[in-house]
Amino acid sequence: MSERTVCSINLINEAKVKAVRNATPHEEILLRLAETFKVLGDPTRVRILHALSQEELCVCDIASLLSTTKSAISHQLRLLRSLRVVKFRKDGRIVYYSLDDSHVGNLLCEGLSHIMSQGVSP
Amino acid sequence: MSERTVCSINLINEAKVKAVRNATPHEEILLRLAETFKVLGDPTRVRILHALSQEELCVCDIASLLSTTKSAISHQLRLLRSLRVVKFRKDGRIVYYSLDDSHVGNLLCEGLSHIMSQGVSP
DNA sequence: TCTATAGTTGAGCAATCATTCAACTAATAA
DNA sequence: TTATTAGTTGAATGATTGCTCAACTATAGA
Repeated sequence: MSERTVCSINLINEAKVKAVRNATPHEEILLRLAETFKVLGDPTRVRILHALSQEELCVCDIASLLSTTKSAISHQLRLLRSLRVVKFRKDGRIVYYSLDDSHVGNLLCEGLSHIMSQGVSP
Repeated sequence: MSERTVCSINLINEAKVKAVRNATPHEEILLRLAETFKVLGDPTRVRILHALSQEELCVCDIASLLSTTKSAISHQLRLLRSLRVVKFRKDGRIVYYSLDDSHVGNLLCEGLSHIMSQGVSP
């Protein structure tokens, strides 16, 4: 039987697997969970979000802070906006961004404490 | 002046930016933070990790649970291992995997409660 | 010893993604 | 009205990445 076998025969501990399957959230939930972590899993976006966890900032200031272009930042902000991770308000020409809800800040904190608990370099 | 200007001229609120810059963790920390979220930000890996948060499981059982191949799972487990997100023990031919530390479980929980707080579909 | 199976690994491929570039809108100031 | 600037956007591109395939190791049982 080939390696591609999608094990129903190659199953070591059926009872355990069944129990875990019953405790697994629905497909849609897990996909959204992965999507949420993915959006935090980029150096540029994590910098943007950490900055916004300190202060409301406009696109230009974020670009300045990260030493990159307004275009690059704007593309990332659009993504973050579409996933309701950040919100914005307009003041004339200037668009101010901030975190959309407190869970995002919590995730950043929990992630940071995970990093810190690991000590210096893997 | 071109759009590529990496604003030192195009700076709206210099004081704010300075304050945020002072509160920004070092480059290395932010990169590791992004890397941590990134590793959680994939449907297959998030499924693996959620399963392991319930039970210690072998490669074959995980493959069965996720209806995929042992090879695909093994590749992902190698990545998770290299980032010290999971650990393993060998029992004869069988390799059992489990979460490496409690922070990973915490992150999954916090992420899930963020999802749940959002209500049904964006 | 011989066979079967759990798991790993490297190469290759198709898909995804972050950034750049150029063109655009909208608001301000002269 | 005209020039300037904040910000957005679509297309193109180079890099990354998740999976498949095939070959491999190692352990267990006959």
